[in-house]
Amino acid sequence: MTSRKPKRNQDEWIYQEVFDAILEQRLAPGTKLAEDAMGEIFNVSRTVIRKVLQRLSHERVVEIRPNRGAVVSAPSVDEARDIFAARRLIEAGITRLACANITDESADELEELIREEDRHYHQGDRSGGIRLSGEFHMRLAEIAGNDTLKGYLKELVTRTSLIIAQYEAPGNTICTHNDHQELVDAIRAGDAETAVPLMDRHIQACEDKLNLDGGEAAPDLKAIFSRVSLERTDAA
Amino acid sequence: MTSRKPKRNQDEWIYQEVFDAILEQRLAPGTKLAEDAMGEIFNVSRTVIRKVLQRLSHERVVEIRPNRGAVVSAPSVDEARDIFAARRLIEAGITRLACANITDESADELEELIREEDRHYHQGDRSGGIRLSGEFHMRLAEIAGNDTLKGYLKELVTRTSLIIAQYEAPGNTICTHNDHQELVDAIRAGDAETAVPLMDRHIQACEDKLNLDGGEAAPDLKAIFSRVSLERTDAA
DNA sequence: GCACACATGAATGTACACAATTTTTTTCCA
DNA sequence: TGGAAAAAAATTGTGTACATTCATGTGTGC
Repeated sequence: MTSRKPKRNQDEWIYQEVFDAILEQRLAPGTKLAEDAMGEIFNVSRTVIRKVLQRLSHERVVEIRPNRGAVVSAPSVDEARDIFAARRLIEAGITRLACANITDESADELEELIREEDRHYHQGDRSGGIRLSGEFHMRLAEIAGNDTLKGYLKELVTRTSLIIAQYEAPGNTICTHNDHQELVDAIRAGDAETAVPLMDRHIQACEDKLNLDGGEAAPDLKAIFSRVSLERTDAA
Repeated sequence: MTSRKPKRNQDEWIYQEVFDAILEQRLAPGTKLAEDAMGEIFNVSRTVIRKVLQRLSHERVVEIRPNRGAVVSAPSVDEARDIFAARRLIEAGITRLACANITDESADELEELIREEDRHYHQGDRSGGIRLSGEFHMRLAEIAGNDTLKGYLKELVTRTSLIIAQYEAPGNTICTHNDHQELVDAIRAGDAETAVPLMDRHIQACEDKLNLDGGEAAPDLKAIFSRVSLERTDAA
């Protein structure tokens, strides 16, 4: 029952389905996205699937390897650090703009998002919590009013979700929710000099909770086994 | 004589051709890019052209209107301001990183780029000058070493070129070349506190030289005439 | 038994044909 | 003659067939 949507905006619909699945971590990094299989799932031809995959690839959410198909991106440690650095920079700018444009009304909406996020987390709905946390940051970008920066942030939020899926240290919740509340307080007051450092530290804290020093995700298999075989060769 | 490249990397080649043509302002904003025509020009099927157009569309360099084809993007005044604001933010970050990573060798390369840029401008090669100026900023991003920010800057540089094509005030050269030299001096010294404001003012100067207050590019025709007809209706 | 070469299968890359939509031209009526 | 409706042409959207490439499995020679 794939609920046949009207033929209009098929791509958009399929794109959203795949995008959400990745954002909510139902599709793990490295998962292969074969064109035939996806076409069968969504009842469209490979043509449409290819279009969706290319779009996701431009957003760096999936990786298309020539002649070898598409997989969900698996950011390396270096990429992860680049992404967090970019987020600190861009969210600092967004926060500054938001402080200039904030109204009581939009500040209230932000607080509503925070409450909803808490609700999901307390109900054990991790996926929903991650999504809502991202929506908080996106709403801030909307308040800032710069569409270009908003587009970049959307990409960064999604890729951050991929990074968390790969490098989350076991038994750690990632985002401290109090951060968001303090942030709104400062932004509501239009106090950029307080809000910007808060945002910077918030994202830094996110990064610090991850296990980015430990080891790579997939490629370390190769490294591990090559070392093992070397040791055995030495012993023999 | 379309110099048949090997079948490998056809997209990449065609993408570069179109991209360069837009960057060097040989394709004006608003120009229609029909699939059949482009396919004939490059001797490939529409399939390949569509792939290229979709990529350019995601980079906001062309706009794809559903069922109505692709045109070279024509940024509005609001978009233009957003893009300059984003550039100030991102290039500030890049400049700071470059100050930390600079070596004498890469600083020398930057100065070589400046000289080449000057050479082109003095020979009256405007297109080449614009391209070289963009390459200077891109090289800085490479030195900074953050691939994500580099990708964003590439987009912003191209879109800036589109903005200049639309809103350049007549008889004004856009980029002051001395700016670039002062910038390299500060970066070579690793002096971020000097370099970052220099970069910020450099981009601000670029924006200020444009005619962003005057009027929109194409749509104002519509607005003007609709107002005129209203007035005439009142008068009659 | 091991390494290299070859054959097979599955998946992606491209071209083309047809369907759906938009734009232009033609036609008809007031 | 002007304008609106309808027909025609042109353009984009989608499905499908075929070409090409890569990965895996098999066989042969040493």
